[in-house]
Amino acid sequence: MDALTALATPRRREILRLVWTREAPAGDIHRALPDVSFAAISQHLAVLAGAGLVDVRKEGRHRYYRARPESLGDLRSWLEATWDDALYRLKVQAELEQARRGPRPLRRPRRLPRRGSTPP
Amino acid sequence: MDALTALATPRRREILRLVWTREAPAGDIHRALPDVSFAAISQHLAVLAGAGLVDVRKEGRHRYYRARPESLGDLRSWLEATWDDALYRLKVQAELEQARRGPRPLRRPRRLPRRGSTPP
DNA sequence: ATTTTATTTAAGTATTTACTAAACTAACAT
DNA sequence: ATGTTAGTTTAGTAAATACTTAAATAAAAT
Repeated sequence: MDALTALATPRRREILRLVWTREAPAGDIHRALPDVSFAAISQHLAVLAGAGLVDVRKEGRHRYYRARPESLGDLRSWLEATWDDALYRLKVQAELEQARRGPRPLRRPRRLPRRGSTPP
Repeated sequence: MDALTALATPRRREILRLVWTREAPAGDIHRALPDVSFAAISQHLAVLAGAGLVDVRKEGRHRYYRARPESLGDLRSWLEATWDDALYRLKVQAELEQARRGPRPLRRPRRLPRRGSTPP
């Protein structure tokens, strides 16, 4: 998910916020962030577009940018797919255990006395 | 939210995955990712810990790392607080509209070079 | 056609970051 | 004490990235 890379910098988060609820031409965005050059804004917008976080609409000599709110949904889906999926977790655990090069399960700090109970 | 910065690189996402369901000592993580030095793993873990994405537990000469799944919840909360809040949206729109009419300090290279002007 | 406006692209610099190797610390064992 | 193991920190480098100014493109106005 490339969106995470695009969202990594505060500047791009700020830009994305500015076009979150409605589209705006690049010039307005630039004027709202006066300490950065127009060129930089344009480059950031390109990154955001590349990550699917914004759409562009060309009209005359303006380019209107607008966030794609669904992309956040995609982000959430990715988070859940990566980390909430039971099969995935098992696979990851297997990787770790193999790295450990030991037949024994991962060490547990203190093992309560057990009798025939099934582990989770 | 610094978590976005920490999650920006695939390497750290991979590391976070490895400790998502259970804790693991840094050495195991290193062995599971054999193409990276131990030092690099340690540094990535420090970043993840700094962002609140993992916890550390010291035991003997081991350091056990474990993801903090709540931190993802925090991330989602942040996303929603930043982008789904109606008041916030209004504020952002106001900023943009003000930028639109009423040109604030425009940051373009000034023309009209004056004779005898002192450049920076 | 020339100029103006809106924006992108190019080229270069500076800062940041991901990495490595080596030095260091801390806990344990001998 | 010395050595070993687990991990971090430091110092340095190479690559990526954010930024700049300047030049290029493209539509509209003159």
